[in-house]
Amino acid sequence: MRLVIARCSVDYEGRLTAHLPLATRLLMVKADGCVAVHADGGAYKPQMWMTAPNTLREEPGRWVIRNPNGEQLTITVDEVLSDVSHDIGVDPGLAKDGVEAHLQELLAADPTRILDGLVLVRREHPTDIGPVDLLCRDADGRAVVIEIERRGEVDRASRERAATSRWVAIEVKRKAGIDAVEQLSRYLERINRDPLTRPCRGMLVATSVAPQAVVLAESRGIACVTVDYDELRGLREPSLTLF
Amino acid sequence: MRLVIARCSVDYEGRLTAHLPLATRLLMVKADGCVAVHADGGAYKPQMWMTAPNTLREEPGRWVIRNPNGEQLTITVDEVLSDVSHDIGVDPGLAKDGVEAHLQELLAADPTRILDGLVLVRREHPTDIGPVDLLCRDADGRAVVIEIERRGEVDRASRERAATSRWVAIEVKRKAGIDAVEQLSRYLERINRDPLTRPCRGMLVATSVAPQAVVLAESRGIACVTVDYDELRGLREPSLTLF
DNA sequence: AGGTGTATGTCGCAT
DNA sequence: ATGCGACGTACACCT
Repeated sequence: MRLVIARCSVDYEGRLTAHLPLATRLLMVKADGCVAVHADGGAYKPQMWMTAPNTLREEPGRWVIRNPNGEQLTITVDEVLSDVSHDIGVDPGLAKDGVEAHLQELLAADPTRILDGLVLVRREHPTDIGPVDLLCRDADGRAVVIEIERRGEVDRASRERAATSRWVAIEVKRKAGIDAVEQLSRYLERINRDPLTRPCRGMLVATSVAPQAVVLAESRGIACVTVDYDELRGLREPSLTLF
Repeated sequence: MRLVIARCSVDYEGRLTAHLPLATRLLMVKADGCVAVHADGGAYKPQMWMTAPNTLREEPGRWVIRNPNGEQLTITVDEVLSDVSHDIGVDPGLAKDGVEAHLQELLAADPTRILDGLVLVRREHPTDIGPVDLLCRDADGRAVVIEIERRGEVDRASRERAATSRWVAIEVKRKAGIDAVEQLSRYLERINRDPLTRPCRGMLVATSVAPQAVVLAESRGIACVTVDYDELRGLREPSLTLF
């Protein structure tokens, strides 16, 4: 990794046009070739950057970085105050816990956390516009899980069961906003066109839901449920919600 | 700005839990207090970070950074290879051209670029779920809501020019996707509840529109119009589109 | 403080 | 390659 402190002005031309007047900044060149121009503030995002792959041409007083998409970063270097390189080596990588996938796993393992009597039919149930997180059936009707054959015929009995049973499409989010409601609405529209899964209602499950999203959801007949992640993981006793 | 090269392991606890095993990395502390942990690759994004405001407590062999939301970054420092600080000062700031606001300005100044006879009623027309880019009336006096979408993408032609010529003229496409259609649909739903603006149709204006977005838009009676940014700015003569 | 929309978003996964 | 959704998205703007 190369770290240069320099007085410079910078220009970007590509998806938009941008200009940085002359000032002192940090120029960071990583081993993969990506370049970032940092001011001494403004969070972790650089003021300008060029991701790899790119080509850096270093002339006296000017760096020109180009990428295969025709974007270009031009750094006009007025004065170099420091220029050091460090041998860092590859990174072992990042481990994460608590992302949406884990929440979905936990809820798939026990859908009654969402609604009493709920039975999981399928995770990542595919529709022609993308997979819906969970497809379940509620407590009403016979507790027969219908396997949906995407190829071939479904027998008459299953078709009738499907037509009379109530399906629930569940979308799981950590923090749900309006876009989550939109996403679920799109899926519902599709699922309700399929005679096998019609009629189907939707539920939005999240660790928190934005108030406006609740309004939009309820206006579309979509129920919102909040769950506690620690509680789901068994790190905490279920809260005794009385109301 | 303080730049530390160190062998360290890092842990984040907050919105999720994450862990970085022991390795050599760059620790960047900016004047505003934000901290970033960079590997020598993987684009400009740090592997972990803590934005300002926060408090950094530096103990021997351990940095603990906390923010007011209760999130915590713990850097266990095994060995410091370099530790330098630079006085950089405030930055004069970044100037951008070609963002959505500019496209909106140009179209507001002359809505006939979108549709013949179109008259602007109001920019950023407020609804109870957010502002609509442009509210117009068509030649027949009916209301039209316009959603302007920009999403950067450099087109193929400039890519080829960039590859073959020394001088690079960049043409920028601004592409609308399904989310733009959803956004406009939401606004339309609201506006068509208001007797003053009903009936109202929608138009999606962008320098380009994704095929799926066109399909979804047309299925909802939303017309898609593409415009040329350079043409709007007057940098190019209107193309004589014959069809 | 909280919600909404923009971003050169970036990134990863599936088609 | 492209579409699509997640992200500790960050960030500005507005209420």
